[in-house]
Formats: sequence, C-alpha cells, structure tokens
Amino acid sequence: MARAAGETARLDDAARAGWLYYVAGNTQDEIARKLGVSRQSAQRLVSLAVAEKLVKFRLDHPIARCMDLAAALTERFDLQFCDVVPTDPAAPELATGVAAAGAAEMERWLADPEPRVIGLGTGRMLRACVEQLPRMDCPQHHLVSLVGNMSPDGSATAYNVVVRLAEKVGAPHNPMPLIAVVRCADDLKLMHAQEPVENTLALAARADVTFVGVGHIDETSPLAVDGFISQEESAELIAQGAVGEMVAWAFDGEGRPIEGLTNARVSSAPLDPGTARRVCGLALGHAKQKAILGALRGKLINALITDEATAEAVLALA
Amino acid sequence: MARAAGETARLDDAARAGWLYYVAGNTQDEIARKLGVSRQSAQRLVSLAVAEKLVKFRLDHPIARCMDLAAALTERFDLQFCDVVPTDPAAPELATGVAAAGAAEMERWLADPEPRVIGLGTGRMLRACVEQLPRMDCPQHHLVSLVGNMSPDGSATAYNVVVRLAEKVGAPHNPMPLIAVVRCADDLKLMHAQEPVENTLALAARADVTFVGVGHIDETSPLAVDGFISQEESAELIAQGAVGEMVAWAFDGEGRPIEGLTNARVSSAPLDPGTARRVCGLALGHAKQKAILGALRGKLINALITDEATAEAVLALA
DNA sequence: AGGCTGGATGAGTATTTGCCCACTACGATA
DNA sequence: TATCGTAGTGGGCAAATACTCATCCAGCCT
Repeated sequence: MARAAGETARLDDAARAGWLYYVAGNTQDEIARKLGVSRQSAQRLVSLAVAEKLVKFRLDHPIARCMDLAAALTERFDLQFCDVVPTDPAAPELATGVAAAGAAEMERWLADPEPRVIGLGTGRMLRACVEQLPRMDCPQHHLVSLVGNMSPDGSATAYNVVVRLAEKVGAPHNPMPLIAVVRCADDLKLMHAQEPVENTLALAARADVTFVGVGHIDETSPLAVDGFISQEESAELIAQGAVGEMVAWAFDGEGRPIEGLTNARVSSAPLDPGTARRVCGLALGHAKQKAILGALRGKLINALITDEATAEAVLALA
Repeated sequence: MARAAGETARLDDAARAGWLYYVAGNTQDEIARKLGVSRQSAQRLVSLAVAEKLVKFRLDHPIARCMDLAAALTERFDLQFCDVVPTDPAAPELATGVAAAGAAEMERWLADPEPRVIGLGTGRMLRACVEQLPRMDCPQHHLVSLVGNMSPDGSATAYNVVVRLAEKVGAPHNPMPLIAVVRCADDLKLMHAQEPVENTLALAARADVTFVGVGHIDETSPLAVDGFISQEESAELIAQGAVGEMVAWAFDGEGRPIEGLTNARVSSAPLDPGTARRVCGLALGHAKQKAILGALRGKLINALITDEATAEAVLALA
C-alpha cells in the first residue's frame, strides 16, 4: 500500500510491517504478501521499524525494572553478570530474594559437568544462599573457602558456608582452618606457611568462580558484630576511609584496600582486582550501598547479585 | 534465578525472558543459558510473556492507529481484507490516500500470474485508483464491468474504469454497454437478454475479486449528481431507508436492498451478500459512514479500503 | 494407595528469520 | 552522454525459532 512520497513511504511501510509483525503476529512471509514486497524486503522493513524505534517494547511486570537496573549496573561497571531481584516492599532488607538468586547462580555453576573450583566467602548472605540450594551430586567440583572459619577460641563460626555447601552437593572441599583476622603479622606468616593453608590458598587463587558477601564497615558492621575485629579496629578503619569489606579485607569508597590496620593481619585469600575469573558479590540493604559501590569501582567484583532498592541506590551514588 | 513461590515464579521468569529477548536483544539460546533452562523452555518463557501480555508492543507512528482500526474493522465485520490509510489533516476528504491503497491492492491482484477475473464498479474513487496504477502487462487477467457505463444519451460516462484499466494493464475486458438504471423493468429484461450482456453478467458473477466504490444516498449522492437517477428517485429511496449504494444498487442501514423503486431497474451485476469471493469496497468521507456501515453489516463487501477518520466514524457507529 | 489429569519438559523437526552476496536501478558528476 | 556511487532487491544459506510428540511429575480424586 502507500505509494506516498519518497522518504516517508519507507517508514510508513516499516511501521506497517512492524505492526503486522509484533502486534498482529504475522510472519514476515505473510507481511511480504500483504505489502506486496519480497520476504527479504519485509524482513528489512521489520528490522528498520525496530532500528528506527518505531516499535517500542514495554514490560508490564515488576521484574522489568530489575532487569533495567541490572543492565545499567552491568554497563556502568563492566560486569560479567548481574542479577537484581525485586525488593519485598514488606521487608526491604530481607535477604531471601537475593539469597534465592545467589542460589540459582550457584546452581548453574554446580550443574556444569566440567570440574570447577568454586571459592566461597562467608557470612549470613552466603549461608542463606546455600540453604536455598537443593541437594545435588557434584563430585566433580572443588569448593574452597577464601576466609578462615575459626573463632579465636578455636570453635567454628556460625556461617560455615563451605562445609554446609559441601554437605549439600557432595563435593570435595577445603575449609580454611584459620582465624580470619589473626593477632599480629607474625602469626599471619606462621599460619600461611602451613602446608594445608598454602594449598588451600593456592586453590583459592585459581577458583573459576567465587561467591562473596560484600560487608559494610561501620558501628554495626558484621565484621565487628561477629567479633572478627574489635570496635576500636572498626573505628580506625572508618577513620582511614573504609566503607566495606570482602572476606575481611577492608576497602575504601574507590575499592582500594586500606593499608595496614587489620588488613595487615587478614588471613583470607587475597582479593584480585580486575581478574577475569568470576567474582560474584552478594549484598543488599541501605547500609551496604557504599560498600557495594566501592567493590564495583575497584573491580573487586565483576558480578553482583542484589535487590532493586539497593541497585537503584548504588546507581544513584555512582 | 528467582526461586520464588510457585505460580509467580514462572511469570517472573517469563518476564525476564521477555525482557532479555525484546529489550536486550538476546537470542533464546543466550536466555536459556542465563536463566539456566533448556532452549525450548526459554522459547516457551518468551512466548508465555507475549501470551500473558507481559510484553507490550507500541508503535510510535501514525500508521499504527490505522492498523489498529483496520484490525478492528476486520474483526468486527469478518473481513477478508481491510486497509485504513492516514487521513490527510489538511484535506480530510481527499481520496488520494485511499486511491493509492486501492491501486496497491489492485496491483497485488494484477501481479498474480494466475489468471483472474476482476470485476470493477465505477465512480470517482475507482477511477482515481486506476490512475494511480503503473502500466503493467497482464494479459492473463480478464476485467469485467459490473455496471453500465452508458449515459441515457448513448455517450460513455466519465468514469469508464474498466476501459481505462484495460488500457493500462493490457488485459482483455468486458465493459457493460448498458445504462446503469434503465427506464423500466421491461427494458431491463430486454437488455439482459442480449447475448453480450448475458456473457458479461455471467463473467461478473464469477469474478475472483471485485472493486466497487461505496456511494451514499442523499441530496448530494453521486448517483443523483451524475444523473443515473433523478432527485425524485433519490428522495424516494431515502424515504424507504436507503443510505448507500454500490454499482447503483441501493441498500438500507443494514445492507438490505431497497425493494422496488430504482432497484427494480438497475442493470448492474447483482450483489451477492456473503459471497466468499473478494468484494472490496472503497470509500471515505463523512457522508459515507452510514453507507459503508450498511455495506459491511449486509456483507455486501468483505474487504474495505478507507481512511482513518472514516474508519473511526464507522466503528463508532457500529 | 492407586490411578488419573493437567501442565511442564526435552528431543526432534519444520518453519521462520537474519544476513551475505551479487545484481539492478537511479541520480549525480564529469 | 558515459560512468561512478549509492541504495535497494532477490537468491541462497545458516542460524534461530516454533511446533509436535512422547514422557514425566505433582496434585488430586476415588
């Protein structure tokens, strides 16, 4: 149809083609017949309509906003992967959704028949992820803890993520039989010199993927609350600009590690900013915005799982 | 992702899949990998998103509204074909657009290598369509006039559509050497008994497609203005409820033929309400709304080419 | 407890789509 | 007027997508 003048005619036809394709659900062949052009031309018209933004796609679902935010974060921070889950309006800081998404991502890695080395941090969030996982049978993978799971008194910490995950999926695993933040730098050398620890750290260094919680550092920070560091140490870190931590390594708003202080005594596997290996951070909540932003800016993580409200806040800060 | 509860989870995933497909332009394979499902499932999720109207397609182009109207008319009146062209805001009653669309539709039929019998009415609109056609070479088709092209004085009428079209496309053709509305019923018998007329009417009866203008009947009706019927006859028809005419057959608002009056003396090929053969009406303008609606309701036509404003008005009446 | 129903799944296959290429038509330029 | 360049076109093919079918599983009725 439309034998209208020159330039417009093509767009008119493109709009028609787009309408027939997307709204009426015609095949390009049908469109070609209806418009009296070849199938190839119909195809060109349809893609022209898309290219010229004549057709707009809109998603009528809360998820859509999450996907937009995830795409924005991926773009902004050059992420390998990003998942944003809807925030439960009734309980905005509830980790369930993020944990479920984390579990799904873990499951995807675990389902891989190829043997993988999977590194794990610790904390409530990761523990919640693991709890959400179904039992699986993954003897091909190897789990390794990035961070010591001992309390100074020798007992295991509450969030023994690696062991719990290993139980669930039947995979060999290396816990880290250390205190996360040891008493002094000398202790650190001593500990790291032990063969099992050396092996575990070496394994951690070649993890194909690692999952870590991103913690914030302030008066209520998990590190301090769980007794890994003291209130005084926490205050010092804050004074030095620390905003977050991952596997006990404190970093500032740009993701740069804080020199000295507790970082001189952290026994965890080192962070590897900018690595090509997947490093997936999990976190949500108002308090963690700056920590997440720091981790992203410093490329301490290249994948992120968070919730809508947090994603929005992080993007607003960025 | 999303291990949310039961029913919602599927829709969430469908929304994700839809987003990835339409907004992010992923292939279903990529979506399958990202969502950790099989390719088939990803396909199902995408089509579910469409089926559940989670993805909406919006067309940012004036044509879109026309397409919507055409679809509505097609649906409402069970049409084989409908084309609605944009109304030129500067000249709302200008036939150019509709004529162009009519020409395009004619051209599609003419381009068919299969031999077709093409029936044609008369009038300004059809003439304008024919003028818009390019020269073609279609000896395989046969054109036939449905309506007499003689004036009472023996001269050909101004809108000799069949002959003009035949010239342009080089097709054999049967004009109808009759006066459209003869003097009396007896004349009609006489005329119809003539062999050339019989043959032409028989040909018209098996036309694969016919193009007719839809005329309105009132003081300014083309029938009266062009002298086919008198003002008195026109007034009588109106009194009997006539709202429109096609190839001189007057009909009421439901598309029922007016009994007697001029209809008793119309020499044109008979209308065939509800036929499966394509009968394409062309018309636009405020005055023709009721006529078009009647023709549609009575299934006197099963295809329509009109403009946006008229389509809207007809649907509003319907 | 057993069997039935309805929806989801994966495999396999047919259809549809996207894209590369060579060719043609049209307009501008020398 | 001849030639070049650009845009559009259709053929052909590989990739992507849609569909069909047999099967499986969960929930539910008997």
